[in-house]
Order: sequence, then C-alpha cells, then structure tokens
Amino acid sequence: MNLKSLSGADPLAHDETRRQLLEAAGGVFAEVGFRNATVREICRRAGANVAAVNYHFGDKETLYAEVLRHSQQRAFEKYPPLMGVPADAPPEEKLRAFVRSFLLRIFDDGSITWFGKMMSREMVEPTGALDALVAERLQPMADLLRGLVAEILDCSPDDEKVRLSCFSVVSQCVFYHHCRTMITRLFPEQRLDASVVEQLAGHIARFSLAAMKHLPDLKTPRSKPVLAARRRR
Amino acid sequence: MNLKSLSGADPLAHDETRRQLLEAAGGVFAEVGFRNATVREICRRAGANVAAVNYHFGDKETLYAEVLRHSQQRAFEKYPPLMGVPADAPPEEKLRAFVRSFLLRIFDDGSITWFGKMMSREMVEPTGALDALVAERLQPMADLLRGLVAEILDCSPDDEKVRLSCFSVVSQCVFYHHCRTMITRLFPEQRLDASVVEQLAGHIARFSLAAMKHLPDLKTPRSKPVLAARRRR
Amino acid sequence: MNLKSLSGADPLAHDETRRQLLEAAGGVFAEVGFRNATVREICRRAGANVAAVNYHFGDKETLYAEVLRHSQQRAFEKYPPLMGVPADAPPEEKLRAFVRSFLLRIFDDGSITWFGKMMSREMVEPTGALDALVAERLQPMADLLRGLVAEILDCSPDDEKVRLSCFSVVSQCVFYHHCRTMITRLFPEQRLDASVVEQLAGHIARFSLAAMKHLPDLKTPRSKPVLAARRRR
Amino acid sequence: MNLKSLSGADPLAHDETRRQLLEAAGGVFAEVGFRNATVREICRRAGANVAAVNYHFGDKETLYAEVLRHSQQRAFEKYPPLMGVPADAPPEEKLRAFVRSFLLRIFDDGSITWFGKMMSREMVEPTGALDALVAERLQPMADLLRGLVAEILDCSPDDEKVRLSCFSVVSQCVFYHHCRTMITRLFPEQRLDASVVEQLAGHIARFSLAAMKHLPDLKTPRSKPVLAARRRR
DNA sequence: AATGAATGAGCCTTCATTCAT
DNA sequence: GATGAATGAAGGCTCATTCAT
Repeated sequence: MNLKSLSGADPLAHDETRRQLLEAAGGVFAEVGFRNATVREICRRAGANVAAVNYHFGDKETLYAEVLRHSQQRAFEKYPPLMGVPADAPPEEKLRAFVRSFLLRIFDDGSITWFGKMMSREMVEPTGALDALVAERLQPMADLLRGLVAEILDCSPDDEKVRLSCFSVVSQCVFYHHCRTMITRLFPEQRLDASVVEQLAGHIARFSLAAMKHLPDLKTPRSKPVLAARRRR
Repeated sequence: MNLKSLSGADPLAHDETRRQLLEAAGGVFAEVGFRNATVREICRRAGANVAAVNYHFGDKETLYAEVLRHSQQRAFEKYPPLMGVPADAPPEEKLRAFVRSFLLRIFDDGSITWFGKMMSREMVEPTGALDALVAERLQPMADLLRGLVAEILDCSPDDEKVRLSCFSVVSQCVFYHHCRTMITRLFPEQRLDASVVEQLAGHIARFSLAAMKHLPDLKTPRSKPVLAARRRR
Repeated sequence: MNLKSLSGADPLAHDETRRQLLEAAGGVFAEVGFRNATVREICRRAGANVAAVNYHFGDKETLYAEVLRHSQQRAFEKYPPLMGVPADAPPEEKLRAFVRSFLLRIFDDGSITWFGKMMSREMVEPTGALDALVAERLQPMADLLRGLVAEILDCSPDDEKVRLSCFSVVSQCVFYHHCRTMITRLFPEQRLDASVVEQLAGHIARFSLAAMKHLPDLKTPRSKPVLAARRRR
Repeated sequence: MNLKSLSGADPLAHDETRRQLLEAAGGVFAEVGFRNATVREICRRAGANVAAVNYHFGDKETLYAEVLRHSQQRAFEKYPPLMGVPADAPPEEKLRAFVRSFLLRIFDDGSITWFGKMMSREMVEPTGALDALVAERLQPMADLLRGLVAEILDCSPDDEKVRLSCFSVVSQCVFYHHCRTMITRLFPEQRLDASVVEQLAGHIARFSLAAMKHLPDLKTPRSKPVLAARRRR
C-alpha cells in the first residue's frame, strides 16, 4: 500500500475517480435513462474529464451495466428478500418480509433508489444489461416467491393460480415506482417516501394474504362464455 | 397520384397526410419512445416529407401530444371503463368490467396498444402531454374506481383503505404492460396476448374481490407495533 | 425541369452541392489520404455544412468510394488503355499506347490526378473500395497487357516470362506516382509534369520493347550459379 | 522481474525498454503506418508504460524517425547495395547484385521488412524523417546506380538516357512492395516471399540488361514528331 | 528513473429544425 | 400548401500528451 509511490501515479486516485463516476452515473441514468444521459454530464458531476468514462469503463454502455450491477448488489445486500426472517417461519410471515424488503429497496433514500429507477426503465426499454441481472438475481427471487405462494395456496408451484398470484403480489410492489408519477397526480394525498413503507407493505401483505386465503376454487378458469356454459354442467 | 398538388390547395390531401403522420408516429413512439423516435423515420413511414412533422404539428413534441390524445380517445371509445355494464349492476360486477376493459386496452391488437405502450413510457419519463390526459380522462377513471371500491369495502371514498385497495387493483392491471419484458423472461410459460385477457381479468377480479371482502379490520394499519404484537404470540 | 419550383427545394442545388463535395473530397483524399482527411475540411472546401457529407453520402467511407469510382471513370474515359489505336495495329504499337495512356492518367492536370494519388494510397493501405475497382477496371487492363506481352514474346499468356514482363512494364509506369517524392529529391533535374509524358512514355516503351525482343531464353531461371554457368557458355 | 526499479536507477533496464520500444514500434509502423499507429499499442507490445514513448523519445514523431533510421541501418548492414561483389567486377554483375540486394531488403523475413514497408509509406506520405535518410543513404545509392548504368550504356552519367534507365531499373524493384496488394489481387498465382527473390532478381537483371544493350539510339527523344518519324520507317 | 491516471482537442456522426422555392 | 436541401448543435469516442508521484 505504501509501495504505490514507487510506481508512479496513485492507484487510490484511480479507484476514487472510478467510484465518483459510478456515483454520478447512477444519478444521471436514474434521472434520465440510458439514452438521454450524456457522458459529458456524468463526467461533469464526477468532476472528471470528458474522456474519463472511456478511460475507466471503455464506453457508456459498459458504465451503465456496471452501475446497474453495482446498485443491485448494494440494494440486495442492504435489503435481502426475506429480511432475516428465520427459515422456519410460516410462509405468511416470509411473504410479509418479501413485500417489505421490496418496498424498502424502492423507497430507500440514497443511491439504492437508482436501482429501482433503472429497473423501471429496463422494463420499458431493456438494454443488454438486463439479462445478466435476471439470471443471477431476479430468477432466484421469482422462484422464492413462487415457493411461498404455493405453500400458502397449498398447491403445486406450477399451478396457474400460483403464477397469477405471484404476479398479483409483485405488481402491487413495483407499482410504487413504475407509477409514482401517476400516483402523485391522481392521489396527491398519498405520500411517497421511506416513511410510508410500513403502511404500504402492511396493506399489500394483508390484501394479498386475504385474497389467497379466500380465492374461490375454480375448476376451469378460462374465458367467460365457456365458464357460464361449463358451470351449468 | 398527387397531381392535385399541381393545381393549388387540396384540403383532403392535407388531412390525409396529417392522419398518416399520426398513424406512423403512433407506431414509432410506441416502439422506441419519444426520444429514440426520429422525425425522419416517422415521415418515412407516413410516406411524407422530412419537414411534414414540423409543417403539420409545429414540432416533434406537439406531434407526440397529439398522438397520445388521439390514441387515448380511440382506446376509451372502443373499451369504455365499465364496458356497458348497466348502471344498477352490483359494484362487484362493475369492478370486473373495469378490470377487463383495462386489460383489453392493453392487449388490443392494433393501434390501440400504442396507448398502453406510450403510457408505460409516460410513467417512467413523463412529458408535458401527460397532464392534459390526467385531467380529462384519468382522474374521472380514478374517481370511478374509488367509488366502486368504497362501495365494496363499505366505507368512505376518502378512507386510506380505499385508496390503497385502488392501488392494488390498478397495479395488477398495469403490471402486464409495464413488466411484460420481465414476465416473459421469468415466466416464459405465460402467454401475453389478446387471448389471455379473460384469464387475467378473471384472476385479478377474483383476487381483488376476495381480498376486499376479507381484509382484516385494522385500527392501526401502519407499522411495526402490529408486527411486534404478532411476535409476542 | 421547370416543375422543380412546384416541389419545394431545388434539386439542381442538391446535385451541385454533391458535385462540389466530390470535388473537394477528391482534393483532400488525394492530398492526405482517407484517414487523415477530415469531413470538416472537405465541407469547408465545398462551402458546405459539416453535416453535408453525411447528408449526401451517408458517411465518410461511402464518399471516399464514390470519389474513387468517379475519378477512375473520368480517368479512363479521357485516357482509355489503348488510346484509340486501331484493333489491327501491331502489338508493339498497342503497348506504346498502353504505356502512354498510363502516364497521361498519372500526369493529367486536374481532378484526374486524384485517381493516381488515391490509387497510390490504396496500394499501401487498401480500403474496401479497392476490390470493386479491381474487378471492374483493373483486371481487364491486366488481361489486356498480358495478351500484348504474350504476343510480343510469342508465348503463352500463362508463361512466367509474360507475367514478369508485365510487372516490368507496369512498374516503370506506376513508379512515377509512387515514387514522385523520391525522384524529386534524388534527381531534382527531372521535371515531373504533363510536359514530360511523351519523354517518359517513349523511354518506357523503347526500354521494354528492347528488353522483350532480346530477353535471353532461359531453361532454368533461378539462382546465380546457374547464371554464372550460362555466362561461360 | 523489475524489482531493480525499487533500488534506484538501472541504466540497463533503461536501454532495454528503449530497445523494445524500437522493436515494437517497427512492427506497428510497418503494419499500419505512422498516423494509424497508436502510442498505446506500441507500448503494450513493448510491455512498457503508456508514457514510455514520450519519456524515451519525446514524442511519437521522433520515435518514428528513430525507427526508420534504425531499420535502415540494419537493412543496409545485412544487404549492402553491391552484396560483396568485387570492385573490379564488370558493371553488369554489379547491377545484378544491386537488384538482388534491393529485393532481399524487401523480402527479408523479420524486422528488416519494416524498412521496406515504412519506405513505401514514406513515398506516398513523406514525413520529416525522410530527408535525413535521403542525404545519408539513398543519394549515394542513386549515384552508385547512375554510375553503373552510365558504364553499361557507355555514356555520361548526366545523360537523360542514364537517368531514365535508372528509373526503369529501380522501378522494377520497388514495384514488389509498393504494389504487393495489387499483384496478389491481379496475379494470385505469383508468390511474394523470400523464396522468389532469386527468380525476380534474375528477371529484372536480364530484362534491364537486355533493354540497355539494345536501346535504340535516339537523337530527339521527346514528343510525337519522333513517333511520327519512327512510324515512317 | 519511470509510471499511469487524467486531460482536452478533435473526429465522425445524428437529428430536429429552418427556409427558399 | 408542401417540399427537401441544408444547417448547427450536440453526442460518443479516440489518442497523444502531461504531470504528480
């Protein structure tokens, strides 16, 4: 560590600049998205030269992927999907933890929100960076949820009911960053910051559990005319 | 074909070009978003001149607003929020219709999907065009839903429970276009086209109604005290 | 032609700008080569905007190919390989014409010299544009020369002697643009402009014809010891 | 490997790095030319730091000049213009040696080819480095050739016939690196490596000697009147 | 003596917009 | 009324060079 003076420039400065670029890029990408973000603005915020991005990351796209990876890692380190709930806890409690951690990741103050915002954009306009993320982080999370829901509904994880209920649970969570804009316009009385996480998480968990506990048992869940006809039999 | 242009003005050709620009722009904006869309590509698809957009609409942004307004109008004409359910039908049936019309707007084959796709993008990156849309179309829809949910839950439309339940219902609907990308990656077995509307609408309505019918009655709906209480057991 | 006023901008202006860009680009590419040439400089010389190259040709590379094609065409239209020598003329006379036209192409005052200079650069650092040129123009020329030389040497066009003699003839021609720089440094008394074409062409034709008429007949054309042995005979 | 750098200066390491830079730069300059070569690539190949070029040579251009000087020296040490032919040998034999050494310098496997390739580029796009080279090495070579040719033609070295014949001889040699690209395209059957030196040298010497021995004696060697006159014969 | 992080000028390209016709 | 040639600002990226260490 003290040898650095022997070998020319300061490697710490290198990492520091790199970190500041990641930081600045996180903000810019979250605010305006990949395409709208300019390398110039990122470098300006990082207090670095226009060429810094290319020097440290090769190109804008690689920087983006790095930011996404970085913020995802921090988000899941700080708020793991089950939030420390013991392994033998009942599935209902695990589901509550799942929902809560999801919202905490969305509403966290600070650089972790980048993750949520960048993910929102990835949904609408996926970049190559999404695939790696899906494989290593999102797929396991989806499988976890599927297992919990199957247990609560007491049926196979491959049951259609399970899949659709997973969608119902997750949709209520992601709603708060996908539709933030719309919520504040249509329901100005709804606050949207870290202070409401428990309120929202509580509602989503209660709503979903109540639904799953009392979901009517359908034999043939498809299309109405058919339902009517078949029901008569 | 356009020899008429030789003999002075032709108001029909004028309107026709304008219509084709709207049509072409709808496709392009839905596919790649506002920023990524190029005026050149839109004009090319419309079979019009590069300058046509500026001539007919002033600038790219105005064209965008016009497309949004236009496609919204068509979407709600074809699929009104209550889908012709009689005014004296029970709120549960109205809710089913509401959800179904929502999904039909999303999954409609043809130019109406533009509306859904453009709305997805508006959520993430609102343009000025959103505000007019909210005032004239979305606010009434939100109020309608709020009323239905209040009736089902049997409490005041201003109750927090109502608001959060509205979010729960809507979130399950919008999920299918916001998260389309993610769904197809994580649940490849889930089809996502017009053929699944009844399946999804059925599930969302059942799920939401079951939830609302059995939502536990909380005095203190927020926060940890509740969790703490459970823990004591 | 008079209808143009009906359809907006002036198409003649389009072609004129295009022509000026070709003209300007010819000069710049010939002077400094493809890589060193800047689009800015080309546009500046053409009195056009920086974006003009991209507008008219798509990109720098296409412009380059176009310039090469254009100047090649002009060069061979003005100075065809046989220069109008009658088809039944003796091969010696045709060879003279061939050499003369080659040098005229090199030393022509004006935009045709671009061709020569650009070709010199292509030899050292070929771009993709070269292949098309070879196929459509240079290969026929090579075949023509091969035929002439075979006739003069009175043997098969596939004979090695023919091929090497072709090289000898052509090399003496191309020398004057490949090595112009060196010639003016080492032999400052040698003028190098259009006025010396006849002098040089005369020499090259005489030199080459004398050589071919008296080329010793070799059985085994390799390696010195053999030469030494032959000398003794 | 370089722990010595920890204990102060090491003049050997200094020279070694310098040598490796020259070596690496030779390869790069020969392959892609001065402009296309990047300092980074040269340093990478030399296993040295990005700043090494500037540190050891001041700038890229000086490095280039140094490489040219260096490779020229090696080329002429290994293949001197007369290749050890005795001073009293007949001029014809000296000419053969001259041609052969020229081709050997071009086709040598290894770092000597750099010289040829760099020279090709210098012809087309001379840098400042050329002048020094001309003065100290190329001028003497030109004078040597001029003397040989004058002797063979039996006239004054200042005679135009001598000068033009020098061009004829040299042009046939340089052809094989200037036009390598074109030769392989138009005459794919022609091999171009060290193994063909004797074949080519033999042809060039025979061709040129035959030509010079039988060059017609012209009184007025320029311009068409002569051609007309000849035609009358 | 030697390093490597950082720079800034400059390149090609894209695109919404303008304006004479 | 409508065109399309032309614009200029801006974007991503490259590269020789510098300078503190």
